[in-house]
Amino acid sequence: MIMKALKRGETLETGDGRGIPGPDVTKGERTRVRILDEAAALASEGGIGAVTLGPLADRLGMSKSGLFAHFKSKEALQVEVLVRAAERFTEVVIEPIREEKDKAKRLGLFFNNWLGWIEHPSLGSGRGGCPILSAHFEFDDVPGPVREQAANHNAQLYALMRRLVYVALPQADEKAMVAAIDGLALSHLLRFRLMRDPAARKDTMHAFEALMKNPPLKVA
Amino acid sequence: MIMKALKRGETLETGDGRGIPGPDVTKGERTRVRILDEAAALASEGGIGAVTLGPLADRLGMSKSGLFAHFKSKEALQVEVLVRAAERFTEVVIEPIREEKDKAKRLGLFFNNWLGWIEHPSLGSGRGGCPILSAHFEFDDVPGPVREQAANHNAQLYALMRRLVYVALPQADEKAMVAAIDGLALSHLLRFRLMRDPAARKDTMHAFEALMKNPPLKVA
DNA sequence: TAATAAAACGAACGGTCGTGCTATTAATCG
DNA sequence: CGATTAATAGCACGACCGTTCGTTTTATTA
Repeated sequence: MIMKALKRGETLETGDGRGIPGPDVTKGERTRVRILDEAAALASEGGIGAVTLGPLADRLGMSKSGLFAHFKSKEALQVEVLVRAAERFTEVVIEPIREEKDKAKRLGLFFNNWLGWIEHPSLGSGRGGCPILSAHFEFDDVPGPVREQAANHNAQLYALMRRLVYVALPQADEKAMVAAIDGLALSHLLRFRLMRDPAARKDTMHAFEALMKNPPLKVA
Repeated sequence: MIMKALKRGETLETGDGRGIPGPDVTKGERTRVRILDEAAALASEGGIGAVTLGPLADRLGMSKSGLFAHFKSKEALQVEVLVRAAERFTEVVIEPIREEKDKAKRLGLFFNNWLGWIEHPSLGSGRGGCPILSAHFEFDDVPGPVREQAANHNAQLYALMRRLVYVALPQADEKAMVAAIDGLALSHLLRFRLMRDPAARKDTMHAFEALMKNPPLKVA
């Protein structure tokens, strides 16, 4: 397999959305990504609040100070972890639905991908839950840049969902519908992770299908 | 107003569910309740993880060690905070619905009370959100007694909701219905607290009414 | 390869955390 | 009241936190 040499700053797209940094990317850039991925895995298990420098450095086999030098503060690191997780979310949950040519079917596909992400977020070695949703509840009342980033990501997600709803069910009230769908995803997270209910997915899908069949309608 | 003297261990029911400890209750018992209430207020603002001995002692105007002496460990304190919050939840959200004699209407009443609690949980001086739901997402992947307590409380809540659903809509699939209702409450929390959407309640109620009109049905 | 810049390290800092002790004060009861 | 017990304070500890700094190692480039 012949490939042209990568110049600095280029990345080899691998299709899984992760990308392999080219050899001429500065070393700092490479470890920076390593740090963010491992931090996301950590956040996946114990929430953003669990992203702490000591344990993170241990996992990466490097020193606290060496790690810290990549970021201006711990808060900045936490924000970047959320950004990175949001990128992965886009790649795993959102991007793939564009392959469905029947646009009306995209909403169902999106919801399905989302449930998959909630059950198994593709974040490094983490076997835990989605750090984005955790952050939403962890920081919903804590002012600061983390809260802003969380709210910002959620706003984008809501906007996307409203568009998907409008295309799939033009007669439905978009905002009420988004509330219902978002809610089903959140409740699924609880029943799957906290309650460990083996029937969680079945129940979620049953409710979702009923919702699609009889959505809240626009008010006249 | 004449009242009989309270014996030790008795509490004067005030109707607001809080109760005034009788004068013969040991002082330790009284401050213990004070601690739990203030801790719940703290948890309300920054999650259970924010219930930390130093700041809590400051708020109460007492020493860290004096406070700590009331509990075997910080973890035990956190669990008791959740228990206390769950008690208040029962008093504020669940108990009042028994006054509705038309049992079919109780589900709607419950949901309404729940939204009120989510917007303004009656927990001491805290102006933040519901510490129970925060704990669900904060500890859904963190093993330990806090997680167990959270899961336990949620299980009871789900059981109650299933019963309410069965009475109100016998033809509905209880578990799917619970998923949808639970989800609407969770999503409401996000739209109300994180997004600060002034229309949150309207959208939530719209979706809820559509759900009541066309619930997911039992499978044959 | 030598010169230069980037990255990682090790040690230390002030601070806060949870948790033991011992002494002291306050509540309770005979 | 005085005697006894419960409640609180004061203090110290070891661990970990985020952060800084000066040094050393490793990449990069000329």
